[in-house]
Amino acid sequence: MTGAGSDPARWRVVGRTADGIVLVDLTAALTEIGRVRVGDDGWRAVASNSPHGVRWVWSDTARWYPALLADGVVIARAHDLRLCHAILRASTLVSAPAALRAQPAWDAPAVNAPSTAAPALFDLAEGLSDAGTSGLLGGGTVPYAPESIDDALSELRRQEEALASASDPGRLRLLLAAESAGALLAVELHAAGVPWRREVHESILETALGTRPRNGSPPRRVRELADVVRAALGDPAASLDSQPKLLRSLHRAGVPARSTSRWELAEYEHPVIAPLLAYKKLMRLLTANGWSWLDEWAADGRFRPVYVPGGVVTGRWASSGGGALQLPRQLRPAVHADPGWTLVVADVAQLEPRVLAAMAGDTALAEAARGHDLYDGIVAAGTIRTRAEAKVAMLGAMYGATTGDSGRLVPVLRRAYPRAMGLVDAAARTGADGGAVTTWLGRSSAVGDAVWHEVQARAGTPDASDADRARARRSAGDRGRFTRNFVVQGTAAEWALAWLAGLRGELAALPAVTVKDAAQASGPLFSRRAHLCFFLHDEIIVHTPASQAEQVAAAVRRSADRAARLLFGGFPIDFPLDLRIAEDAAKG
DNA sequence: AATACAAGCGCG
DNA sequence: AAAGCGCGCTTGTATT
Repeated sequence: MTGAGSDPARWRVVGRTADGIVLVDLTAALTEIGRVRVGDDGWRAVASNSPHGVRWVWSDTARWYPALLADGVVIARAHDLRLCHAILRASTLVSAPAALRAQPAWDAPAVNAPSTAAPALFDLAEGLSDAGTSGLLGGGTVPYAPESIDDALSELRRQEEALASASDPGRLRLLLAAESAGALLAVELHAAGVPWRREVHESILETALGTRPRNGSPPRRVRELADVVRAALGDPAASLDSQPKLLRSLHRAGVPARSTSRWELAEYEHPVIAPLLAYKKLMRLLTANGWSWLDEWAADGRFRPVYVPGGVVTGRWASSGGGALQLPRQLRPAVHADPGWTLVVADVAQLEPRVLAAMAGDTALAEAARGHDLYDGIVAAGTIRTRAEAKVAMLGAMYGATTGDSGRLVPVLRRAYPRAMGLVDAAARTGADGGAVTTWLGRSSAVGDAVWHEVQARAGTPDASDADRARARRSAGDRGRFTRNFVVQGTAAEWALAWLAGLRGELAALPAVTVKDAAQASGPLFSRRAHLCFFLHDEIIVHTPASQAEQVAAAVRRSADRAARLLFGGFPIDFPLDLRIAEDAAKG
């Protein structure tokens, strides 16, 4: 920890338990530090003493950490009870989960999650929905995880007991630590923000759309294209923004498209197609990432999406607000380092198939993955002729494709890499039977819910109709594709969390720089040292003083290697990075 | 008037 | 060429 409040002696310690847990009054500590108050009652946090230093145990990182961070307090290690509860209560590695499952109050969704969040589904399936989530189902107020220190302590005990019952507690402990580190980082990423150049964004918009209209009318290029499209349709009044109306106009003009999606329209030869596709592209840019987006999300020179750790059932992060997961490539040049600073942009090449090779212990696939490009490796091994085919085949294997080019090539992979393909095929069978599957470190999917089982049961009765049987087959297939992908996507998310957590620690150890290089827009906390500023599944951006770029790049690579060893020990699998040091995040 | 849903497209 | 996983967001339309 660093910062004014980092010395545990300055926090008001209110008690100690026999096993080294220190009870801390977080509210008092904040009052002591100054301005920020997160609440007026009760005890908020416990700190567990370990040989590695203090690990904060609290109900919900998203609930408590922003205020601390705003006060300059950086927490090094944490245990997020809400996130860890979600993992442990469902993990098939835990043999005694009953005590955790009897605590639905801890199933509260993330503070920033939308009110229709997934946990409601989970609770219904388990038959445990009650006061803790009923408000959620009714679209009412979003409940918080319990906040009293007594609640936190008893939940911590339950989680320790669940861990003690686990068949492989080491993996789960690693997952819980990584998940909690991710929760800290998510708050820090929001606070730091992605350095954003307004003038670059504006110039992209003006080049594509024309100058910003004053009154909310469409910009010039959009109007011009709309005129061209209407002329080609022979319909001066055609509505281009309503799917059903546009479809009817297309039919009248002799384009028998069934939908107005881009890939289908591209099939037809007609003068309206090219301008219409161009129009749709411009409208997308305008509505999703136009001037209003810029004003709302990046006005102060930083783009601050809200990250939601554990927001996806597989363990990936979700986001809420700003569309962090959809930052279009077109706008990447607007991601631009401050003066005197630079960006280190890195992503993992083919993370998911590499993870699959390691999980399955598939040395043939791991061999193809050695070096840089896994798909080239598959071609070099003589398995499949072209890189493009190798890619669609591998994606098809991990997503459950059954038709088209992709489905046709999957059997080829099955022969060449029986262990890797056997793992995803087995996961698909488990899912299609209604079962739960589990990632490498122990995050499990839900089992099929009551509705799902009902559909399957109906198809087996003597009076079942063809429609009943088709419905059951389809829902079994849907579930199989979900669990097939779950094990791979979820383990990839674990690898990424381990990468992030390690890198976060390494960056904290780098020396701060002199104030004249300060990145002003991030505020004092992130203005003097290298920090992560963006994360998206398998990609990171570090904003760093230019003088430390090489050190940061080395740390990024080292963290990736350490994540590989942490998860997969000595199994020979590479995780090569595409890494560049640049002023902006534009690709290539 | 408020809310739910589908279509479409952006990202991995 | 357009199937097969996971998301979030905007728009228009249907529902209440």
